[in-house]
Amino acid sequence: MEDTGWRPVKRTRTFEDVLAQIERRITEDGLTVGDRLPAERQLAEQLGVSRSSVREAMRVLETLGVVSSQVGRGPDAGAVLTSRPDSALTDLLRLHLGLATLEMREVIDTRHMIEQWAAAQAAASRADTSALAAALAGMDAARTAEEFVEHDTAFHCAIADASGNRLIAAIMRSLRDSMRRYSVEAVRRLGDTSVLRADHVRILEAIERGAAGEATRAVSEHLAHAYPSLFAGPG
Amino acid sequence: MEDTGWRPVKRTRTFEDVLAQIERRITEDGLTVGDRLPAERQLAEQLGVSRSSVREAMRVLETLGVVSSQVGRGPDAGAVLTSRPDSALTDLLRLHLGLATLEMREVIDTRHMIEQWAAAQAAASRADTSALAAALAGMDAARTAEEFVEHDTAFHCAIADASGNRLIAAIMRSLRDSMRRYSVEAVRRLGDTSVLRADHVRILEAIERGAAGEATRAVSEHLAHAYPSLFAGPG
DNA sequence: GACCACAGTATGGTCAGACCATACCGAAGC
DNA sequence: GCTTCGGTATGGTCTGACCATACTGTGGTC
Repeated sequence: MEDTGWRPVKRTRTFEDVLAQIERRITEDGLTVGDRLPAERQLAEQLGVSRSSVREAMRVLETLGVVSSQVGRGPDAGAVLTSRPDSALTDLLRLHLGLATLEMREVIDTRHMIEQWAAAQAAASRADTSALAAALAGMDAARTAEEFVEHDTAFHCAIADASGNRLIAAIMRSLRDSMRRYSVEAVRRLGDTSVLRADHVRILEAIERGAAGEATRAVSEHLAHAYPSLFAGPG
Repeated sequence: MEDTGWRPVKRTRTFEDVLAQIERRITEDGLTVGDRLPAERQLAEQLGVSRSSVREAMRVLETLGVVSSQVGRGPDAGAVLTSRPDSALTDLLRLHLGLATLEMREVIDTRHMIEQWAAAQAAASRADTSALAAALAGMDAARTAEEFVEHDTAFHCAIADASGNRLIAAIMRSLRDSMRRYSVEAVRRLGDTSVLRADHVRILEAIERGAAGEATRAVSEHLAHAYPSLFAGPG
């Protein structure tokens, strides 16, 4: 069984070729968010492929949160370049959680890591904290666990936003989306949310004071309070 | 302009419906990696939709790294459930970097965060370090910057693997993929890689000793050595 | 001149049916 | 037992058609 030096020819499906050409146009022509791609029929003709292949490429781009298609006519119709990495990441996580390729534990650990980092960054850069305060007020006014989690999510995503890193913020948002149901259950089990409130205030104040280390610690302890089962367990 | 309580009906495209049904089957029937989905024609008939719609749904699932399609006949043909979140994340990052929605700085900061965390986890759990040692040997034998970066990537991904968190590991792999070209350039600019080697040895030893704090510090300083422009710059 | 109703049209969404290349399966022949 | 070769199920692609949508422009009305 000698190595002949031959390698299998990479099979390129038509829609992958279309994809590659669109991507090339994006990078080379410097297309940016808001720009429109040619209409499907037009693109198909220009590339010499069928409309089906163009459509399959569009589905991929849409899945990755790079384009958004609108029917009808006019300036807003057609395929427009967008930037929605959040929903793509959310879909990714949800499906892989469903496939049992990922476990909730891994998602929460990742969230823990991100949130500590983001809180420290936000504190260090003295970021704007008005969104945090608004979310805090929303939690105080919440009447159900779902509502509470809604504003809690806003609070924690605002921390990620405040870090100034859009990639981190997008990952954070999709992580929270994936664990929404889990979080609601955790809040219900907890019953009393006053401990969480105190934690939130502590985090907010640490960020406002610019105390990065304290912000990190506060986040860590907050997560231990919110998900005690994951931190106290034997494993 | 009063709120009538009416909300626009969410337009559901056929392929989205197909997608939802497939996802439901995955979660409810407990389908897992290696299981096969029905053939496209069969699925189309069962769902009462056209094959095009089924195919568009397949493209989405394939993009998200959940299924893999093989032509031909036999046990391996057709749409098989897989788990490749890495390539999906890589595509996501590459496209959004191309769209200038993300900057390399954000990618590298994210990598910095992940790697510190992963090194600490690996040290704390006394993870197996044989992959790290192998990558180190590979770097020593490398004759070009590309080869060096290849094994360097393997080294750093092995740290993420050693953390035991598959989500973190997948993110790490896609981050490295996205910055490959950037890394090669950085190594070329650096010229001498002996500093990097010393850093790697220090990281490896810290993990082997179970010294989490030292591992974190070692990673941090290593990144400062590898990308001096991002850490010394004026802001 | 301002406004409104309506036909025209470009867009994505969907469908049906055909053909191709691939790769396994199995029977026929050696 | 082995090889050969046709059968067949699979995804990949193409064509052409029709639908729903939503803007555009025209022409009429006041």
